[in-house]
Amino acid sequence: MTKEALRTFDEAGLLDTAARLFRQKGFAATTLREIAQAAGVLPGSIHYRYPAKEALLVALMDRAIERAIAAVRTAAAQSSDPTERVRLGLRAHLHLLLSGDDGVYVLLYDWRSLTGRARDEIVRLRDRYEAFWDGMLYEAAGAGRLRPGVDLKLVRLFGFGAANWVATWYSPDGDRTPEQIADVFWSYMALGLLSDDQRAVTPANMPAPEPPSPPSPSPEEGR
Amino acid sequence: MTKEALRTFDEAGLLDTAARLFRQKGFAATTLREIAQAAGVLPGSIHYRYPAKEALLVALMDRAIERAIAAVRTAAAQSSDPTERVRLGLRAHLHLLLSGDDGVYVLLYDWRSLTGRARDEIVRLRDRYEAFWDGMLYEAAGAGRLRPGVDLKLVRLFGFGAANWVATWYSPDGDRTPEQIADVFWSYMALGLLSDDQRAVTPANMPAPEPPSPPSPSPEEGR
DNA sequence: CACGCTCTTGGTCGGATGACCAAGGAAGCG
DNA sequence: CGCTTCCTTGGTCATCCGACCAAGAGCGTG
Repeated sequence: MTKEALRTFDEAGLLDTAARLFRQKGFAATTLREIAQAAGVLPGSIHYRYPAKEALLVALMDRAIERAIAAVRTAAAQSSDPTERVRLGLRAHLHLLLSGDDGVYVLLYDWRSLTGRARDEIVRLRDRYEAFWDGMLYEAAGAGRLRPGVDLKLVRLFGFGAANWVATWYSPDGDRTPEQIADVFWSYMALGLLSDDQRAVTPANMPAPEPPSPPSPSPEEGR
Repeated sequence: MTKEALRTFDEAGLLDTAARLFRQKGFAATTLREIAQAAGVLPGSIHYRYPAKEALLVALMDRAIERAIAAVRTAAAQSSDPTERVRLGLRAHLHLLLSGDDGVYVLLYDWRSLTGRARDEIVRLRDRYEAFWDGMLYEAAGAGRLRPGVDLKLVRLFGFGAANWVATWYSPDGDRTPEQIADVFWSYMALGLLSDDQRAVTPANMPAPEPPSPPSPSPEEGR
């Protein structure tokens, strides 16, 4: 019996509970007493581990982003085809977001609640995740799979937007699984919505072709 | 001088201020005293008009959604071409979201803060906006502009996601205007990302073709 | 068994919050 | 000029929050 196994305190369960409540009501509207009661511990016990409420949020987001990176990396490793890797990564991202991990949702939608250095730290982690995606897209573009002139960073941002927004409308009772949603989105994004006879006649508003730029190591400007 | 003009109280300014603060810190983390001070009134004066903090949020969201509907309707009316109408609507939506109206942002990202009947009311208004978009997409599909088998509701949801997410990363200092972003998104969505020689060989994962269904009057399931 | 360490218990504390209100203008009307 | 209506003022009030802590329980170890 190791020392680790002796810890009766369910730290993961506490974070799960907190994530669920934060998702339901938002960070600011959730009290420590609520979390403690829902998790079956006393408020003081939370304070012993996390000196402030914000630390709880950071720990929860940290865990969520590590999970996301691991899940997408594992999924993408299933194939060596650049475009297929993107599709598999998208599936994994949506599966994690929609199938139970409230932490990912909180990470995406509640990070306004962070302040100062805590925010910086999470942003840094999130940038790592985004850089990982940029790398996959860059490979696909480099392999000639993508239309010339496509802005990879915008593609990633649009894709993240559409995918992350699914969490606001997805229902487990619906008639599509997260994976199906991912595949449909991927097919729309890959092939476009216009029918073949319309593709030629429509003014594309496509920006001038530019060679795909390598994923930039610099963080997003602004934000 | 009408009675209306005599009202010295700047109700619109109050809502603007509240929207700005809600956007910055979230609804729950913003206090009535903060809003009052930033708007240059006393807390009691807010209470006179809005019996509860939530009523302020509802009023603000109500105004935002009316603005959004009006802006998109006006923009789309500039053209009678179904696909062009969609593009113009997208431009208007993004312009409103990115160029100053914090209320739209709050509407999109802070509606978890609403409870009970207040939430129902906003959802009802939001459904109207979505139905308007569904109508435009239905027209485009009916005119044969869209690939057969495209699920219009999913297209709207994906589009909303990508567009609304822009608010989380857009910076006025960036090198693209909201309109340019809208056009790029539209071109990617319309034509797809894959290069022409890849379109045929890629497994599309496209769902079986189905006739475009008319926009359903029923509200979203779930949520 | 007794020591020592980790973690829990049950409570306190200052401060802030949303809601509320009695009293007092200020403007327009008759 | 006095009345009425509308709105502001300046404050109160009960409640609740996050943070904190002294005391002690639990438990493996020596």
